[in-house]
Amino acid sequence: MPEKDPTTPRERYRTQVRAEVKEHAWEQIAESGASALSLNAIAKRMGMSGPALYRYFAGRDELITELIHDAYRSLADALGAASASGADVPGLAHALRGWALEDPHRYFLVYGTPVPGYHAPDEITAIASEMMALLLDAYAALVPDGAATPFGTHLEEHRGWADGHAAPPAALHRALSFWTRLHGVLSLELAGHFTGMGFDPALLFAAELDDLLERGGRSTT
Amino acid sequence: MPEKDPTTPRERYRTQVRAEVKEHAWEQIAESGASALSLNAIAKRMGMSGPALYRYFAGRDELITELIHDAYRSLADALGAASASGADVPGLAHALRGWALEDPHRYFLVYGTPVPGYHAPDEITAIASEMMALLLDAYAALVPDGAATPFGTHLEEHRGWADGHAAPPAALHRALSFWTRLHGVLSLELAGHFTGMGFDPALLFAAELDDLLERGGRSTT
DNA sequence: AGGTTTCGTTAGAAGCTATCACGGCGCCTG
DNA sequence: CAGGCGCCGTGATAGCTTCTAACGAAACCT
Repeated sequence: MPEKDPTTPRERYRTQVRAEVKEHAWEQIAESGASALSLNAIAKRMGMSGPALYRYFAGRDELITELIHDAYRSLADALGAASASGADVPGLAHALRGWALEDPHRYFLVYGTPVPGYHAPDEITAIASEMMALLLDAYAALVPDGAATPFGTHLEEHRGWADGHAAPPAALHRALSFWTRLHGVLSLELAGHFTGMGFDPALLFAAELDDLLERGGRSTT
Repeated sequence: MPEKDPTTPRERYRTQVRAEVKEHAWEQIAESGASALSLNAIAKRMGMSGPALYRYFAGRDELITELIHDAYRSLADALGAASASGADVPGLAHALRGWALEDPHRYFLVYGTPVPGYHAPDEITAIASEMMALLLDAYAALVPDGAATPFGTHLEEHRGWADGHAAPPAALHRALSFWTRLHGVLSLELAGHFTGMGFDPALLFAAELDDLLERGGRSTT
């Protein structure tokens, strides 16, 4: 017999339905993208009629916001798992690319074209800085101390986003480059801008990663 | 008195209306993004009723496709103008950033989240390779011959996208890095992922550009 | 067992894309 | 210059969407 559960049956049912809605939402996004996500279609696929879903989500916007949150959480978990099993900088890069290729639409939910009115809630910026902390950890273990670049000194005066992390400015700079460069390659690859060009995007990604390492990680001699 | 014009009055009227529709579309995109673009709203703003626009555009998709085309054209022209007035690699980078900041939504129309079913027509890939040619020109004038990177040799076997350009493989590699890295910074900046972090995105862009140059352009001693 | 809360329904308003049939104006030609 | 062909804009209509409102029924808690 089940242990005493502080959650009422109604609550459990509610969260279960919400999860099922999200599941259908992800399927629909995977086939047609987030812009084509339809509450009506989800409801019909679940065997109930349109407005029923408004008992569970305030509207389309709230559902999408929650999907974005879950996507962020999923990415942070993927990077966290890699980091926990001892991944270094290239390990994190590999985890990032794996996560991106696993579901391109999910990647674009996080890093794609922003919705005009949307402003990220604190919960999401917290996840973002959680990922940044992972990256800074990996770079702090790698960077010697770093010749101060002009941008590095600028960062030293604006390191609030590092959230008290003790990484040297050179590591901050490297982490930012890691982020922007790999996003650059991944974004263009997933958006299909490389299709028809013939070369292997994986090799371009690897080349960018090599460049990132050659430049920032010469301390582990 | 006007010179003899091979275009009939009807044709002129037609192209004029089409241009006006696009103008309103750009305004609407600038305030609410491309996903919120509404033929109906445009028609009303122009003082005519909904279905009238279907005389000028087959549908919403055709209008958006044409806006994307115009955006590509605009970017290629911006880069072309810079190139024509003697801009080198950093000059092209500056032109790119200027164009991007001028209208972020237009940037995302080109490089943002792709629409699921959409496949770029030949006309657009032609513009893309036109821009790539500009970039390759600038790099060919800069790169010595380049120590062959592994990815460089891979590119040598898959250089179809360079469209017969005589640039050495190192230049191809550098041009690709230019593209992906600057897109990485710009994309994250325009999407607002740097807001609240405190540092100046322009300096990060400049730092990435410096890195791009330091590595690829040491021939101009 | 009764009362309250929550669920799912149908109905409806407002918006959108897109198609159709119709009337009228404008352009080109005879 | 007048006739006729063709294009333009309209209203009506179908079908889709989000989202609100009111109602009945079911399930939960006391």
